[in-house]
Amino acid sequence: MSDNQKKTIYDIAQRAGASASTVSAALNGTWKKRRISEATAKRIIEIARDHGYSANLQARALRTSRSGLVALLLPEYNRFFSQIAQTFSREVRARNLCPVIIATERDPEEERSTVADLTSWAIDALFFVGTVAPEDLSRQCEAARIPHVFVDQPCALAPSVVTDNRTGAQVLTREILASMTALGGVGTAPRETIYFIGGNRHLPATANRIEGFSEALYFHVGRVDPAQIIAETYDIDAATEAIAALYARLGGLPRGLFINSDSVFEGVLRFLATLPEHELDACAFGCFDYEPFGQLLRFPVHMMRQRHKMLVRRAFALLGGDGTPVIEQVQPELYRAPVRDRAS
Amino acid sequence: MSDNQKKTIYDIAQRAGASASTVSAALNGTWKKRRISEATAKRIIEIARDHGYSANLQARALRTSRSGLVALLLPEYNRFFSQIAQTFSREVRARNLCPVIIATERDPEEERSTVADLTSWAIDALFFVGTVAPEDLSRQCEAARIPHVFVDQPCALAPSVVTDNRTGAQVLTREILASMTALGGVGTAPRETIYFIGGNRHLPATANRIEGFSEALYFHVGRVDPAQIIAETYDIDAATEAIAALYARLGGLPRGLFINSDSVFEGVLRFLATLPEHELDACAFGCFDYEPFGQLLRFPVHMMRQRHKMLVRRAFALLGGDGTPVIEQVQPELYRAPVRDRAS
DNA sequence: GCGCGCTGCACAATCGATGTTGCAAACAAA
DNA sequence: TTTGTTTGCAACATCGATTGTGCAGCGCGC
Repeated sequence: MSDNQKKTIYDIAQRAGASASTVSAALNGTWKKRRISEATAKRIIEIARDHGYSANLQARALRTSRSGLVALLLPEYNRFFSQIAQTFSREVRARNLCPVIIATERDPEEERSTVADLTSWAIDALFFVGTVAPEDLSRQCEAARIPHVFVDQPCALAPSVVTDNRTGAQVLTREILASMTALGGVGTAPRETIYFIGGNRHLPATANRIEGFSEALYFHVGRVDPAQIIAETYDIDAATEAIAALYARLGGLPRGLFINSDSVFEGVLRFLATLPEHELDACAFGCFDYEPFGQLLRFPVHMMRQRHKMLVRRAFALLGGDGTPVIEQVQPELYRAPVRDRAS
Repeated sequence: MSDNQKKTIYDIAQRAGASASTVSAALNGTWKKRRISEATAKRIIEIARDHGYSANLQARALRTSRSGLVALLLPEYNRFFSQIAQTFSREVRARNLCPVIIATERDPEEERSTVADLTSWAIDALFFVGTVAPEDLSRQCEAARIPHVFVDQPCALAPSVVTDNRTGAQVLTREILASMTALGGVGTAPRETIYFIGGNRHLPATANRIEGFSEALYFHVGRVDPAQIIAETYDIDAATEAIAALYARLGGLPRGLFINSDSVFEGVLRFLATLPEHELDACAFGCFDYEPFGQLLRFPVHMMRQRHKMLVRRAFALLGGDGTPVIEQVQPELYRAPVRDRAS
C-alpha cells in the first residue's frame, strides 16, 4: 500500500492537495492555533497514517533547536548504575523523549568529550551519575545552556541529588553494632571491634559514610581508631587483599565489618569464601549497597539499599528549577538481615 | 575569549575570511578532495578550535541522512544485558559513533514504537538483544532500510549471533553429572537424577538448552523423563516456588540441578538458603549464566559464562555484510567450580 | 597573444520541518 | 455598495551543514 520511499510533509501535502505548512500544522497538533479547519486536519492526519509517515526528527530539531533527547552519563554498567539507567530510561520515555545513556568509564577526558558530543546533538537535558569532575562538566553545560543535574555525586555548581550517606552509614553501623553485641559484645580490642573497608576516602560518598560510621561508633564505644578505616579504593581485587591483610594482622576476623559497596563486597567475599563457617558466624557484616545475592549467603549481611527511583525522580524535579546549586538528600533503606538459625 | 553564542560555519567563515563551504570542507576532512590549500585548511581548523566550534549534528544528519547514531534495544538492565550494553557502548564509541541504548521491557508494542522512533532519527544501525518479536522488527527495519542484527535471540529474517546454547547446555550438564558421580552416582530414581529448572521452553534459548541437557543426560543414563524439565518462565518468584515444590515432591533435593539463568538462580537460592548445609552438599549445581556471587557460596556451582564481548563483536562484523539471514553461534565458557574442602 | 589546464575557492541548491506573513474568500456591518 | 472582520490556507524564509557547479587567476605551450 505505502511505497517504501521516505515520506516527507511535501509528499503528504501533495496527496492531500494542501501545502506543506498546513500538513505540518495538522500533524504536530498546532492546527487549531493556526486556524486550520478541523476537517482538513483530520483528513491530513489520516492520509499521513495511511502512508506511514513519520517526521524527520533531525529536520525538526534543526528548526526548533530542541532535540527531544535527554542524556545520562554514568561510569559503567554495574548493578547500581544499571538500576539508575533503567529508571531514567522509563522516566524519560514517559515524557515522550528519547533517553541516551553513555558510559564514560570514569575517565575525565571521556566525560568532557562526551558532553561536547551531546552538546552538538542539542540535548535537552543532561544527568550526571557518579562523575569524576562534576564542576568542570557543570561549567561546560552552563556554557551550552544545557539544564543538568547531578545524581549520587554532588556538584557545587548545580542541583544535585545524593543518598544521605552519613545518616545511612550511622544506621547501618548501629545495626552491625547491635549484631556484634549479640555475638559477644563490642569492645576496643582489635578483634572485638568493627572495621570500615573499601571505597575512596577522597570521594564525597565514602567520606560521608566514614563520618556516619565514626559517629555511630564513637557514640557506642567512645573512641575510633584511624586503623579501623581502610578506604583507598573501590577496586575489587584490592578489597580481597585488604580483608586478607586485616585477617592476617588480627589473627582472625574482627567482630564486625562495614563493607562499603557492592564491588567491595564481592572482593571481600572472595576471601571469606575460603574461611570455615564458624569464623564467619562470629562476625557481623553490613554492606552499604544492596545486592540480592547478599541475602542468600550462609551468614547474615545487613544492607543499605540506595533508592534509585527516588534519586532519579528528584533529579527530574530539580531540572524544572532554575539551576541553583542545591543538594537534596535521599534516605537509603536498611535491609535488616534475619538472624540465621543454625539448627543443623 | 570565545563568545558564548552558538557558532556556525558561517561565523567561522567570516572570522577566516573564507566561505562556508570552504570551512565545511576544512573541518570535515574533505578539504583535500575539494582542492582547498593546506594552508587555508589549517588556518580554518585553528580558528574553529579557538572559537570552540562544534558542528550542529542535526544539520549534518539532515543533509547527509546519516546520523552517526547506533542503537541497541534490550529488554531490561539485568546483569547479562548490562554487560552487553557496556561492550556495545565501547564498540560504538570506538567507531566515533554515538550509542543509543533503550530498554523496551519485553513489550512488543514498545519495541515497535521504539523502532519507529529510531527510524525517525535516521539511526545508522540497530542491534536487537533478546527481543520478543524478532521477525516483525526485522521487517520494520527492512522497510526503513536500516541495517540490523539480532543478538542472543535469533531472527529468521536477519543476521543473528547467539550463544551456542545447545552445546553449552551439553557441556554444563556433563559437568554437573560428573559432580553427581562424585556425590554418589547418577541414577534414574527421582532423588538420584538431575533436574532442569527455569526459563521458557517456548523461547529458542531455553529450547536449545533443554535439547543439550537432554542429549547429555540421555547419553549418560539412557533416559530422560519429561518431569525432569521445569521450564515455564524466567520469573524469579516462580523459580523459588518451583524449587520448593520440587523439594516437597521429592522429599529433598535431587542429586543435580541445572539452573537456567541468573534470575532463576536468585529465585532458587532464596529457597536453598533455608536448607541446612549438608543437604546442599549432597547436590551438584550448575547455572547457565555467570554470576560472580555464585563463586562465593558455601557450595560449588558450575557456571556457563556467555561471551558478551564476542557476541557484540560478531554482531558488528555481521552488520558489514549484506543482511542475509545467518545464525552465528558463539561458544560459552565453562566456569568449573572447585570442589570445596569441608575441613571445618 | 591565444588557448588550455590546473589550482583554489565562492555560490547556491538542498535536506525536511516550522512558523511568520500575506492574501483571497466569506461574511457582517453600515 | 463600501468597508471592516474573520476564516482558512499558501508562500516563503529559516535552521546549519554538505556538495555539485562555476569561475577567476595563474602558469605554460605554441
